[in-house]
Amino acid sequence: MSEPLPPQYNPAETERALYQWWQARGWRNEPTGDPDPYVVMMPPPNVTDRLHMGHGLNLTIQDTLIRFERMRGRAVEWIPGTDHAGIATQNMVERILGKEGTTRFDVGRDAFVERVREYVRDTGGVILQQIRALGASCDWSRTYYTFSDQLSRAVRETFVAWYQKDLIYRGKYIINWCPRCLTALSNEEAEKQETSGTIWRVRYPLEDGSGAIEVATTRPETILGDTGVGVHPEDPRYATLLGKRVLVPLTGRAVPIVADDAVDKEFGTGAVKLTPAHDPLDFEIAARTGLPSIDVLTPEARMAETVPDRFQGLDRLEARTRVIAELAAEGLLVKSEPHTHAVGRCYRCDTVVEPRLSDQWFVRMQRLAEPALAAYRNGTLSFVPERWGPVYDQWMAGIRDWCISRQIWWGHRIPVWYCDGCGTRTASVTDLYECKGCHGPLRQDDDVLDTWFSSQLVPFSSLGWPDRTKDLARFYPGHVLVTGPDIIFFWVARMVMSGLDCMGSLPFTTVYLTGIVRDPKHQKMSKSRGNGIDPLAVIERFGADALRYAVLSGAAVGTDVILDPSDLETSFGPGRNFANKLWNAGRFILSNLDGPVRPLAGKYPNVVRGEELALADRWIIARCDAAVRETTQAYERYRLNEAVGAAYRFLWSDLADWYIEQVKPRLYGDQPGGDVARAVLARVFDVSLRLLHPAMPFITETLWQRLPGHAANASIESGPWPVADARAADAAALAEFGIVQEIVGAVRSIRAEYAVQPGQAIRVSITDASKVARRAMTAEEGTIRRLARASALGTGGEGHAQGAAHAVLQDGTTVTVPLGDLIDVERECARLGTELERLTQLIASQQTKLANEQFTSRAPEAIVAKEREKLGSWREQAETLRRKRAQLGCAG
RNA sequence: GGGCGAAUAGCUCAGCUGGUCCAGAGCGCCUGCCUUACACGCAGGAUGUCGGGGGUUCGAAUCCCUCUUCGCCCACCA
Repeated sequence: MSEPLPPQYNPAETERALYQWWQARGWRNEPTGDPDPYVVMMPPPNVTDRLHMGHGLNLTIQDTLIRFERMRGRAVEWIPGTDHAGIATQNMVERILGKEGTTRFDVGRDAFVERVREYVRDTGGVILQQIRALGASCDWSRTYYTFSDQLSRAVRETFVAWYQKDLIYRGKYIINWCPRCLTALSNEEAEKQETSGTIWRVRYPLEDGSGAIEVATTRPETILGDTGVGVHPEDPRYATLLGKRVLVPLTGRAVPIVADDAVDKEFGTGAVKLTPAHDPLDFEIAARTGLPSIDVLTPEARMAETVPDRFQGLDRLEARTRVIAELAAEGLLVKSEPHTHAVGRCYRCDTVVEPRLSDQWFVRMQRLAEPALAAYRNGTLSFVPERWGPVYDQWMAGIRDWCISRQIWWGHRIPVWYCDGCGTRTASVTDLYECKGCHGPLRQDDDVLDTWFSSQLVPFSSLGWPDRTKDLARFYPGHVLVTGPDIIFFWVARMVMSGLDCMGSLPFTTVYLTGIVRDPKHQKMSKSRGNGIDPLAVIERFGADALRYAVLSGAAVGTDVILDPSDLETSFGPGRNFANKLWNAGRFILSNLDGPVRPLAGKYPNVVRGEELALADRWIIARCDAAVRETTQAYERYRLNEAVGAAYRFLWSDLADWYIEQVKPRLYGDQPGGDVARAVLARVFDVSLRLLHPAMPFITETLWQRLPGHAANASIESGPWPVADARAADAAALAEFGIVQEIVGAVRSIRAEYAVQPGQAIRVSITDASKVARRAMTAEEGTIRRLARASALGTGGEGHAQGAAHAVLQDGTTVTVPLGDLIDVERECARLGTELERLTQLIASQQTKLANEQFTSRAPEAIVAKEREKLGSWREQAETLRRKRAQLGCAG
């Protein structure tokens, strides 16, 4: 019915076309009639991003969850989008301008913004294309962009609403300034890094010449901006100095010694130099004590005109060296010592940020945070894994105001207009041109908003908010948010707050935090470290399914995923191999389904009735049902690695290694049961493909398409998902076929041990067979013989004791393989002896355990019974071993 | 300075609510096989004081304490 399949699966050949087919056909995304669609918002990559492994992990997890829910018949909606990424994107275009020998300032604001727009038009969206390569089944018809007209409207709407509610204010505070990006940053954007540096002790002479006071600093250049020295009000050392003045070194400026509780008596000398323009604590103290502030830095972090001539224009670090030298020359440098402290760095360019006094816009967070914190504390918002909850809690509880203005040009311009004529200020959703009061011209604020201001609105702005659209009604709120823990504060927390404020409800109820992709040295993968893996290269070489398998099987809930960039084979080979295993199992099964497959009676998926089922059939059906149960539960609990593992083991270990092997003669020969075997194969393979489809969509769809019996243009992705069925449970079949496996294993072991030629047939005798073993032998004699390569399988063991190898199964059933001259009696004695010894020890400790009244009285009934049973079976095994050894005439 | 996480086979990791999943997988390693679905495979095999030390318990890789070593996050000690 179909052309022969090649023995190796070639993903490159099929994936792209398959994705197109899916798209053309349309995901079953449209939530028709489902009052509770499963909605997932894709974290928007930056427009200029290219796919990296972090995306690979994140998108795979989302797509797997989405496909699982979709197959279960739930309406799903997975919305993709991109982020205009203010600073990051602007930086890229500025770099290009740099190569052209110009700057954004040369080009001018409007032209520059146009230039970025063009750049984004050309290169942006590449990642959206690349996401397809992973197989992501998202709803492309609703793709959003955080800088589109629609989302810009939402941004303004939110800004104005918050401005009017007094949640947004403008003020002069110490912010983190990036001298490279030339903009203010939020606290979250200034990444604190432990850095080893130096701390200097400097002497400030008292103005009246009566002595000096020593202070410590890690940034000596800021001395030039000192406007005071602070001490603790109750510090006896300085009580008499309060109110006196000191001379700031190198400037000759006389500044007061002030008292403030915030000064730590224990640290250093207990006196602190105060530079209100460049330190948050100093700023606060200055505000309380009325000290002025002197800004000594230019935006580029060079020394400003406020410092003595000889320092002006120097870079902050040059200035530092110079200041130290001069202090030393003047004898004011007391000492310097190594010191490690946290230094902030720009999260976009890694430049050391400078705390700097400046006029910025802030969001007052307290009121927004309260309900967001409550949502977590009362359990309506939960984290997977749970341990991230406290992280969120701690941040929310200690929340600080959010600096949202950026002195860059690429982004949502702050919707505030100033009238220079009458000095008024107006926030407005629409552009304003004329002052209502004095009818003078208006000027819009120069700054743009933090890019996260627009990202935080995505759960509803992407659905049409502030309009009350149909989409908004159907898709808000969503369910699970899948993202990395590194953006809990940037994004997750803020979506929660804005969602609660703007929409009145949580944007999602579960936050699934993925791990981070690292290399074997546990270093985060990044381009800058050069330890990245290009997912597209992996997809090309191993296939998207192999990539997905690798990240899923490596991603237990909340653990990092380790991949080795220098050994792609080890990282992605197993996934490819598994796909190939599936391919070949499929090839085998399909090639045997040529004729019409008589559909099995019974309810989907597993139960077969009214057929003559072989033991192996009952066994695989029971195993299949267990796999369905296990896989489903694992997916439901976000344990994707376990879900994939369960399906993997069923397909490979049960179906391929045993069932397919068992079934071969029934298919090839004229032996009975061929039809049943075909039907069972078709069914359990169909189930396997379904179980694996969320994780490995391409290969499963490719094979499923070739299975007979489904409607034209049907896709596996539409489900249904296999349902576990209690009627498939078959403990007897599991036990009996288990014995078959044990016998075959025992014989194979013996063959290997005694180096029996692979082609040489041997005879196998079973003695002391348990009831279960006898049934197993009757039912699957042919299977045992074939897989063990036994010419005969008998139940008498007479006369074989000498010159035979033995194995005793758990239930005491003994497998005897007469090998004549091949047997070395001593060796066989030793083999059995070792086994016996192990058992004897087990029995001894088991007896102790069961003799312990503490155990028998306190442990649950069932456990005790189980333990008794174990002891019994071990005794039986040991007994048989002893008898065998006696027959062999073993010593001891 | 706080908080969190991790330490299990040579490597990368599973092991969920303490009791057979006599501690598992993949990769690597050793032995033998191109057995007509698959050498991206098949069969067999070796390797673990479950980081150290204490404790709780009838019973601990699993719970508690402590130590050691890594990693991460938060923090206005200049």
